[in-house]
Amino acid sequence: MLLSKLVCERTKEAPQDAKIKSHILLSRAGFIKQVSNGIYTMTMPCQKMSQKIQAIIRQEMDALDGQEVLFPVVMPREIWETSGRYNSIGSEMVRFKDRADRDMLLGMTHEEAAVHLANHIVSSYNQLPFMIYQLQTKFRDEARSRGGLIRVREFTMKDAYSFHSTKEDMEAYYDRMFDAYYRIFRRIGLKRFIDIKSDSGMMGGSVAHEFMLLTEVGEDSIVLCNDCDYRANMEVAEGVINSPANEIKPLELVFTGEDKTIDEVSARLGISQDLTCKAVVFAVKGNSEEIVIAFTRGDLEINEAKLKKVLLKDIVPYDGGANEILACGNIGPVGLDNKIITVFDKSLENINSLVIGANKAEYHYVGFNFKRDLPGVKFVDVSKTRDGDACPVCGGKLRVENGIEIGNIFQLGTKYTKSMDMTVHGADGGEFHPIMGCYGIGVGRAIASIAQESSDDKGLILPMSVAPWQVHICPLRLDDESVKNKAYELYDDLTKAGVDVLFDDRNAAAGVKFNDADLMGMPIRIVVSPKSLATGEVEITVRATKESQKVAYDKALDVVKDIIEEQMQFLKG
RNA sequence: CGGGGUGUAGCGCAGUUUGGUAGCGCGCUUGGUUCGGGACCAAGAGGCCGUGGGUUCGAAUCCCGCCACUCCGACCA
Repeated sequence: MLLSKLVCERTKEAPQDAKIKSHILLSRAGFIKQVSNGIYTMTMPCQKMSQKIQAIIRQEMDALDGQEVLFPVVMPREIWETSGRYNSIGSEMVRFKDRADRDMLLGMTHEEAAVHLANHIVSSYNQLPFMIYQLQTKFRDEARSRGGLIRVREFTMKDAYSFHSTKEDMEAYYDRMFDAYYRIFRRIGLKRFIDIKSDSGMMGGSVAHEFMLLTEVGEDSIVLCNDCDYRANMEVAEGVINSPANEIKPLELVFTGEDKTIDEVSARLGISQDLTCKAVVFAVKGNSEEIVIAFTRGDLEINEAKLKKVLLKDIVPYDGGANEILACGNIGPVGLDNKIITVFDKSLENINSLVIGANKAEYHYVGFNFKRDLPGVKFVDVSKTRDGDACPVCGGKLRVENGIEIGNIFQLGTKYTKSMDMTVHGADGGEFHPIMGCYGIGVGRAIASIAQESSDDKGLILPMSVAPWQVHICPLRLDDESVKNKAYELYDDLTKAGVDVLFDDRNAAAGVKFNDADLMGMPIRIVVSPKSLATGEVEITVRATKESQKVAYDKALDVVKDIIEEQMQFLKG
């Protein structure tokens, strides 16, 4: 590829709104151009990178006997109604009408399409197990897209769906997929990624794992143990919170005036925050009359994902209202309207003497003891795990890191085969619903992750396996005939030998060429110049290490091949 | 959805407070000199100042509406 013809504008300055490294570098290198909120055009280098990632994914999926298919982007309402998700998914799914006024939608995931395909075609257990997958555009109308390719509305995704006769078979396949995911991420050059247990969210099902790239710009919080391999998404992470020991005291009403917050009350009473009880008020989504109060220790936060699981209901923050007790701000567990749902975090269970709200303006109780003053309460885990809490497995210290979700796998079970009534005949002559798993990887997010993780102050450092071009030739002084001839000859030779080459055919200053080469991040740079040719050599530099060597012109191809081989070996899954 | 911010040349920005018909840097074009880490000189091209209305002799600038983008939060397979 000739650089002068490449429709890809490199800039010195980052776009005004780009805040994170991957967004800044992919924009500056001209790999992406924004079209609208969360919608990008990928230029040729980015698209080539995407295709190389897709090729790796295909290899791994095919190795698991995957059958590549292509589901439609646009689907009719009906097949999404059979699963119940036409109504359960909110405005992130784009719905529209076609010319005949039929309800249509843009696919944001394809469980329904997968079952629709397999249903009736597959009618015997003899046809199980199988896996179908696709690489295709998804559209999700995110409430808030951000961060360049990290979180977008339109993106390419690999999604795979497997169907099995037994739970054991599905679990065994799930494990193989789990291993394939590790190979894929390693092969595309990611380094700091891990798997974590996750919440299965809108996909339904039980066991699920997310693959996370650990990076400070990640949107998810991940809890990891320093001493064992326990790790989980914040949404489901359990931490062991040890309650401070204090003496049992008599219950006593105390005046606290205008002080309402945990900070104010604990300061006024001279009692540490971990001996107070915090109340957080929610309303059930869609019914603002149905109020939920979650109690936890004053120094902790409520984890809404955990709370939803306990309640089996969707909740939203309570927005005030006419309730007198809630309005006074001093909410406590005693004497509440029994229509209010109360939930108590386990952190409160063993505290002998607590400060609680008195459900009365200007007053709190001190010396509250659950066993004595409100017997029969059940304690559950609804608090956010914090940095430094104890590991639920080994008791070691937990830490919290941020991560980008780069892939996920779910054990779906029969959620979709049941709701869409897919049955097959079993060996015993009966019928059963196949058991499913589903498995996703966002390709654009993988590109962003690579850019995020692999760069320096000059620009991108692309892994050999996914770089759009393996070699970037920078001829200096193209006005010099011998440079021009040798450089083009080298370009030809490398290309004929199957090497992917980007050739900077501009008659630009050395600095300009080097800076563009560094910014775009191809793994190998070759300089051909009057200076190097004087000794019959070219200069070969590895982008990642900055190591540079002078190589005889006719040895260049061999050296390039060796470097490619060496780097690909390193990236082997 | 809530709260902030911004829209002026391909990109990054100034000009808006105090109205007088638009400027800087980068990039682009042409000619010349340079040339191994973003060269220099000279000459150019390029803008309905997001959009609709209003005030005014006159609006990028003041007023009202709308749109887009964006940041923080809510949400998020």
